[in-house]
Amino acid sequence: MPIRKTEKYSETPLYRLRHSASHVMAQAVMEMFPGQAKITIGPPIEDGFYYDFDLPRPLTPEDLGQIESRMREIIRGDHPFVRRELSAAEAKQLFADQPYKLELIEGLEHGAADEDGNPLTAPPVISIYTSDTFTDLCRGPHVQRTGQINPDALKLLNVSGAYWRGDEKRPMLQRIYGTAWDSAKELEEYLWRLEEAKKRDHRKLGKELDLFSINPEVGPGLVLWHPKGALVRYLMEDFCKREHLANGYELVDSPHVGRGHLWETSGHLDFYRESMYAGMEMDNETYYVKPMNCPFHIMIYNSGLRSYRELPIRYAEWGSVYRYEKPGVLHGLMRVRGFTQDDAHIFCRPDQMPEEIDRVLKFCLHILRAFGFTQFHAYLATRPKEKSVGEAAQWEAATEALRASLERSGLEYALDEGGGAFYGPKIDLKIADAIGREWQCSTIQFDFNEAARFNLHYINEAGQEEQPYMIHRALLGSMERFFGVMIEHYAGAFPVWLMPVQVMAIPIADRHNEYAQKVADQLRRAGIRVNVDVRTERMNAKIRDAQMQKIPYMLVMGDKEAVAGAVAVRLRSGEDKGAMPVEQFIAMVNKAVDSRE
RNA sequence: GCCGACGUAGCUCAAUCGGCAGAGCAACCGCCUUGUAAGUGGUAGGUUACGGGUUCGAUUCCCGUCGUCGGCUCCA
Repeated sequence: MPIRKTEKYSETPLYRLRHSASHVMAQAVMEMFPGQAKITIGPPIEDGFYYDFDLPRPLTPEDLGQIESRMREIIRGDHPFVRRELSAAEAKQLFADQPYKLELIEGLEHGAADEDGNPLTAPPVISIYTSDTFTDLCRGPHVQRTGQINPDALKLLNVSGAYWRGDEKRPMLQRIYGTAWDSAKELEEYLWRLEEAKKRDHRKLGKELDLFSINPEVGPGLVLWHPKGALVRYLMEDFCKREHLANGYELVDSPHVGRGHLWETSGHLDFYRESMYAGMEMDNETYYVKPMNCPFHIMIYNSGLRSYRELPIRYAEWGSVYRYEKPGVLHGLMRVRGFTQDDAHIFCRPDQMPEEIDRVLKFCLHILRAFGFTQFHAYLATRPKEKSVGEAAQWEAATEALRASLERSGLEYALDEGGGAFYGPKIDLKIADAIGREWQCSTIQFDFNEAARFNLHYINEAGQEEQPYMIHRALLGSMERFFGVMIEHYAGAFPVWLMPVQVMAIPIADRHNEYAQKVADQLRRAGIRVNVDVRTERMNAKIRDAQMQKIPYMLVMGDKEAVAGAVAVRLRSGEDKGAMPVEQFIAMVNKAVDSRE
């Protein structure tokens, strides 16, 4: 997850503690490679800290253990952190054999940037902190003594590569991530959270629950939806499509490939080529697999002359797109090469724009809430400083429309200055999952580029051609990613209405199979998805398996139930609801489905 | 794409120094006929990712390719 440093955090004791821990770690690493380790920067981050080094050889997990042990020794030494301010010249002398530090000092000296590369506002003060044998160029603050770091609440987590200053053209450094807390208990809790996140990993659950797979023989980043996953997707899509139709959208469909001409007009071949799959030659023509759906929706719009009376036009499509993503960035369902967007394009008159934004935002929250998300963070991304198309007046109007709509919605939002697309401003929505992680799915974007390039227009009241505003929006974003988020949010235990198998009928002995089948048929007629476990296994084993499949209801059926025409209901929470008539159970399931709980 | 680690049965993982590739679960065939999280016996399952090299001999050592994982960069 991206780390957002808030001012608040940087003033907390925990921040000082972690910052200090990173210095102690740097000392331990320096000692491991005397005279050879080049230090760079080592800030606190959410839940911990890191430090980037340029080292003569790659670090191993064993090194981490050694560094951690040495850190504990340094901590026990209870060395004071001593701050000293000095001139740039003196600092350069002090760090003469530390090229990265020299570069930082240069930056400070010329007032260009601080240690994070951010522009400085105040005249720079160059300071160093010394603890034990280690001195680092550092703004602070730190704890007073190394002994204030709890050696039992400290752990080094992993090593990875990181570019110097985050620039892929600059040297690759080795980054050590660590975490530090006030107490061992907090460390335990943090490690538990990491474990919990691992248990929820959609890649792991996708395999265990047989939802999907990604097979290298098919191709990296290309998803195979297995029957259970495909059913969940179908249910999600079915719900969303109905809601779209009920909210003024029209469903459209478009091909997976189109002529090169189309992508030249749209500008994709200029701006987006390296993300597109290579063209295919046919009939002296190059066809491209679509990376976006917009040109097709535009062609539908342009298939006839539009009157101002027809607007707004809202075209929605579950459109599958393919984008070439670099091999290293692929990640389960979260970052793939082929995915289906719940895409829509809204064409409206300028005067309709505010209401359209309101509607989209409201509709978006409605959909996300239906899937069980309740916490959102909105970001308003404005015009990029360089490279953008469209008139200043358009940008202003569109950005203000987005802002006004956000204000009306009551959502808290942050400004993402210059974060808009080159073709228009946008609102991004991030959703928080059950364990507090944020995911970006929804996006609402203005597009001035394609409206102009495809010469979109409608005939206004005066009989003149006018260019409509075009809004591009995706609510779930992509079915793949959203499904991944859903898996992690619910840890695979989806709400009843989305569960591929809602009920597992569990006959106790073979002689109860017939009754179980009869009940199952009755449930199926009531629209409930039920399986019967007729294996010659013990009831306990059947319960365990159903439990591990996170099936919401287990119906245990033995002699008593068969005689009474009842089912003994066990919930996946472990709760035993006891025996009840089949009709009563059906009502119970229907209620859960209807309330989407 | 970059840095690092990894790739053994459907799944999870073993295999000492380079010396006949193994276990549990799942699958299949039986026995047991079961009351709220794994009953039991047996059978089958492998070009150790792929290609090359070193060696009498490679899962093991070396090189390359592909893929996966942790990050970085990117993410209209």
